[in-house]
Amino acid sequence: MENMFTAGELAKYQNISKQTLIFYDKIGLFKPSMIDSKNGYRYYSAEQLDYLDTILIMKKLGFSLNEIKEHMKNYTTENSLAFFRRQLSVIDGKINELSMLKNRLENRCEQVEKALSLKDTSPKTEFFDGVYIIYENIEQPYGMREISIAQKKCYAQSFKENIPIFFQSGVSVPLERILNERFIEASIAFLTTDNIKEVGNIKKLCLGLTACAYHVGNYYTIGDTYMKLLQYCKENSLKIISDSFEFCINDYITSRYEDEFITKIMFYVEKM
Amino acid sequence: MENMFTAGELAKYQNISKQTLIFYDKIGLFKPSMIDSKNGYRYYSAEQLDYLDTILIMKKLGFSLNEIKEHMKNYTTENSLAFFRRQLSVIDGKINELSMLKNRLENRCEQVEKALSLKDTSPKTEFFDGVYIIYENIEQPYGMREISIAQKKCYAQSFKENIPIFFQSGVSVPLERILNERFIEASIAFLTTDNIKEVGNIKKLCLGLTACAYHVGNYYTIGDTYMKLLQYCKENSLKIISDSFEFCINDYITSRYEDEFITKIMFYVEKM
DNA sequence: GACCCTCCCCTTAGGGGAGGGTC
DNA sequence: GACCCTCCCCTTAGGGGAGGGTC
Repeated sequence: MENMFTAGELAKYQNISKQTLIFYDKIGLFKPSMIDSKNGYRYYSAEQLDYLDTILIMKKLGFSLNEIKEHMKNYTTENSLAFFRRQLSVIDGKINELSMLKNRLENRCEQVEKALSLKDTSPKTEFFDGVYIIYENIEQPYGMREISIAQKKCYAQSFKENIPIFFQSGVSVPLERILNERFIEASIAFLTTDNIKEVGNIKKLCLGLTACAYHVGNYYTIGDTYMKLLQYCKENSLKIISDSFEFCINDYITSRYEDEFITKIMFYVEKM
Repeated sequence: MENMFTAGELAKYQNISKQTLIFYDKIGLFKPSMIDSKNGYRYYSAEQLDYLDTILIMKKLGFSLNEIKEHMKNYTTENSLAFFRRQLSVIDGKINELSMLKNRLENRCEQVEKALSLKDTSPKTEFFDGVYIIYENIEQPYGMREISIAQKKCYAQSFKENIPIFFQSGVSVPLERILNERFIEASIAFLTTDNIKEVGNIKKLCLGLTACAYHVGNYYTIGDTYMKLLQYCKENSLKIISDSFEFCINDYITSRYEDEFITKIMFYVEKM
């Protein structure tokens, strides 16, 4: 047994567990050069070390055991290069995905922080910077269920077409319905998105002067806040020139308590 | 059953599979609001949609089902924020790891490409740019087994201390042994690393004038190439002023065929 | 005919034993 | 006493059926 390693010894040298060696043996990835037929002990030779090294390095480089096994059946300098290059683009893809995720999470965190620090929820005028949205029409009877379905379509599209969204949703309610106190019968559901081209059902909510207010709590009572906002516009001689736009500032994604929900309501206005 | 969705309907709206809903039911993450006791059919209400949405968005944000389940037992705006912030640093860690991996793979690819395009393997002089190495002494009797063990220690340390290595290994053989034709009795094993501080067993191989040659094929015949290099130095009045340094340019990591292996041999020299 | 249900087996890369023999 | 072996169960997030009942 000179120059031979037992499973335990080899595991110690390579900083892996004995289980790993037993497992590699079982799946035929790396077999001991000799097995004692009397007691089943595994013995590995020094010449096998390079092969095991290669396996472990491949693993560090992000390959699966199956890929490694296939590749190592007959690997040459040339096909190793192709193998590595392919892995490089896989890694690039993963980095991109994670960066996008990071972006979304950061955006959401900022939004939530903004919500937490929101003190004054009463109506005011504000110059709106504009934002791109991906939207879907809501079908009759314009209930919660239809809103939900339209929203889902936005999500589905954004994932299919890789449109960078931030999980901030919103709706638009026609002014006429608001004035008739049909506050929750939205006509359009949307998701805000990163700046991209206006195309198909992606468009920009323009910059401009707006009157806005924040509704805190259950969505079904949003009419109260609308009434305040309409009153504010009247008192300040502001002419409403658009449908309303509602943005979820804080919603069921970050809290299970409705009294923590915050919805921003916004109209484009003109000074009379 | 008005306003209720069957498992299949809900799955279609949410772009998930029916299996997923059945699975979420089983693990208690998301249960139907009603189950028909006669036939076991699952029925979901419209009000449940938000909850499912939240789960699916959390999943997109990179949380595990267990994390989601725990978190959603009682989530508020405040603890959601903390939850998200924690996830952000997890994502940062992953991006860092992948970037490091990418770096290593790219480095290796460049090396292999260099090896493939190598035409002239004969001795020449070269101005060496210097490189940082992490090294370990090789123990007696300086055989392959001892080299391997020293190398393993380098790997182990680099992983433990997060030292950026590129899976390029090498050894140093004392000049005196070379002159005595003990070509493969190396005294030091090392890994090249990214520029970092010289500390402990990390040092820099300085820049300077060198004589070098490439050995192609089995390592045990490296003496042939050494002889050529010594001859070259003699003919060109170059005085060897260091031990030899060998770098694996192409090795068992990228090829299983020894005749594809390439080892670069290098001595620091002075013009006489 | 299309849809629903409950099993049940399968996937990755091992980890963690239990129970029993061996250097 | 320390080391080795062979089972065997467990983990993530479902996918893919088979076999049988239901709108």
